[in-house]
Amino acid sequence: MNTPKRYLITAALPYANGLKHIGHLAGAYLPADIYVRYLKAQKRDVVFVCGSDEHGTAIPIQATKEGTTAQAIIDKYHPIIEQNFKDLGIAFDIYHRTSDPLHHQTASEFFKDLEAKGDLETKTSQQYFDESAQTFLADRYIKGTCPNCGHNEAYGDQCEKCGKSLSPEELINPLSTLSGNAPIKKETTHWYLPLNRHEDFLREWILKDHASDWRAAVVGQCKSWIEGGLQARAVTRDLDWGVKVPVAGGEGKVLYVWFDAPIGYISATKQWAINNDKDWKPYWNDKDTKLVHFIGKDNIVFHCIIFPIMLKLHGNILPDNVPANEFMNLEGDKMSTSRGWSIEMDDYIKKWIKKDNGGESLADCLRFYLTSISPESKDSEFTWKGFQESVNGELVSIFANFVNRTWVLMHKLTKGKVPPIHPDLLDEEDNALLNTVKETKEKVTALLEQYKFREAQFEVVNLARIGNQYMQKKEPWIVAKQLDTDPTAQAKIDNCMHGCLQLTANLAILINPFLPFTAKKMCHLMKVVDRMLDWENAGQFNLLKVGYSLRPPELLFRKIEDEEIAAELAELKANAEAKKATMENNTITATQEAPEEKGLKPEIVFDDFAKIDLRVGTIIEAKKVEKADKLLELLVDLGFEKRTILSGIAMHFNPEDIIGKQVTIVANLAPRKMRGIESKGMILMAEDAEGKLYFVNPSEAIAPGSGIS
RNA sequence: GGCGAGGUAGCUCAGUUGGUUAGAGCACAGGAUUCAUAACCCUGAGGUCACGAGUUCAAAUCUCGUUCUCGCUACCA
Repeated sequence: MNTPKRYLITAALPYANGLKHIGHLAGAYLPADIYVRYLKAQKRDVVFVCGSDEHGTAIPIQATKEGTTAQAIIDKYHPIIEQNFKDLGIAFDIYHRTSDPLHHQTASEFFKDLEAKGDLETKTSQQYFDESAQTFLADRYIKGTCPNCGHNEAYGDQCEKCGKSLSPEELINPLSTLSGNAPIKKETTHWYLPLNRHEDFLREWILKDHASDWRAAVVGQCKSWIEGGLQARAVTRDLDWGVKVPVAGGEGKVLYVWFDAPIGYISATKQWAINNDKDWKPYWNDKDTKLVHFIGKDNIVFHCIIFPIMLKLHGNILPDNVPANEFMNLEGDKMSTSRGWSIEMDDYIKKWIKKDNGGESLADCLRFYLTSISPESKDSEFTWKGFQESVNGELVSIFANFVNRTWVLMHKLTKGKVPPIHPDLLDEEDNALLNTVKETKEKVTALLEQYKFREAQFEVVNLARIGNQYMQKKEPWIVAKQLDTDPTAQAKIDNCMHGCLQLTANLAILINPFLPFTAKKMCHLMKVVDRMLDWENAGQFNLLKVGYSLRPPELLFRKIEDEEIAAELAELKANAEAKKATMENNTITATQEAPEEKGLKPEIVFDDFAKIDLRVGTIIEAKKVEKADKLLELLVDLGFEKRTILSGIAMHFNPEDIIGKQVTIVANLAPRKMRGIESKGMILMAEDAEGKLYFVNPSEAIAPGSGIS
């Protein structure tokens, strides 16, 4: 494999609507940072970009809710998130933001370029519109009852209570969050990116070229999308928060956030180039650049399908790999900020790092544990007990303990100096140690190149373990007792301590990408400059000069106490309880307010009503629609004809139980195909507070086809 | 419902193209030791590789079916 000329590494842009938790950290930022630190130690030309994603509908919505502005929200969270990353040692070369004019300009030009080349399509469709506010409603501007869990505050794109993703059409009693009124449907025109045009390219590029070097889950997810038939995807939205659509007809529209956000990687690179007096273009245009996106699995489709298509159309390079991580759960449940079941980076920093008994070493403790359970091939689980065991049992007992006993012995037995080597007394153990160091370097290097961070870190710790074994075999503290009787005793001690010291220097180099604060502290102990940490120095046994005096011992980490763990667990549970109580309160309030708030749809005139042809019908056949959970296919007798009507009531009724029932039919509703079957009409149903459905029918059976008015 | 990923020791995970007795760390048990943050070191126990069938001289690995977990996605005119 030949070495790329330069690297561009991206980590998913965090959404600037709140704090980010350690699941995010473990998913994208930490592995990206490890990779970048490794590349930089290799002296490669690398730029590490990230920044806040500040557009989309969630942010203005939140602003309305909190009685503030969208700008205020992003101005609040952007610096906090940026600082959180710094405190945890995530060393971006640039942490930009998509609200920056440079980004607006970049995204704008990107869109114009694609538009001019004819790579986009326009389409007109019906969307919810708020008449009183005179504006189209993006998904998140519509609220209603969740069809899944009955939560009253579900958004048009997702229910925050049960987590189910929704479309505005699914909501029961949709309401505009702007005016509280029921929205109407209105025509609007948007630009679309026709993904379907690029199917052949994607098949070739992902399913063939990257079938073996990308992670299985990533290729699998892409395959699923490609095989499922790619659709044109809307690039613009009716909204006023975001990058304005820069072409005629785009008034009142902005770029859809999924289109604008990844371009943020490019604008961030531009800003970095400006700050550092460099040229950004080769990083996005030169084939010799290796582009790697670090993301969580929820982002696969954007980074593997959509953004690459955009990049290809725009003439940029494509990602070389997209090492997406699975999810990290917490104490037996999914992490979720809204449910209070998460550990925010900000909280961890305040509680562990910025405390009297904390400090930077506690940042490395978190980095260490997160990497050791990194969800590289399947979902993993963070537990506080696991955190404690990992830190105390491996980081402290194996790694730090080796360094500490080396330092203590060196001060006791070799006067605090690097002792000389006595070649005539070197034995197999000494040679084996040197070989192991070289082997470990090779292993760690190979693993890092393959994005296997968990295993790579394990190998480094294992090297420290081997150091402990080496010392145990040599027993310099025993040899020290024979100084009077054995004339070679001091030489034996010298050789052992020399080996342990050189091993420590190697450990510092190898652990540096994972635990940068620790590596730095080790340099301090060894009285060497950071340059010693260059990767090329690993595998060498002359890093510390003979006769050089080193600093007194100093502990690299402190242990994590049982009480601290218990306190965290208690707090986590209390947090979740509190959030749950708030949620339930909201639900109750919403239900109570319902009569006034969502009572009636806007008034209509008689003529509107008269357009609807209501008829009595009798169900004569009913069966479940295959491959659909909710649909029943009904044959309804309307007297003058028999019709096929589909109804989404399969969860409520058995087909055999409803045959013979009389129902009310909207007989002149435009036909609609669902699951390949055409439905000609609609059956009216009443729904009670629990969501139970009832047929609406005449009090006594009457002739099918009778009109209702 | 469709698709994708996963189910291996109490826990967290490895297992390359099917090939002796299925590995590692933690936790556990026993031993040894004291330079070290009661740390280290040695030894040990612990598995019907989710379940069922099939292909094969040989299956954790390949095929089919079942089941559970996670993710994406479809259906409520």
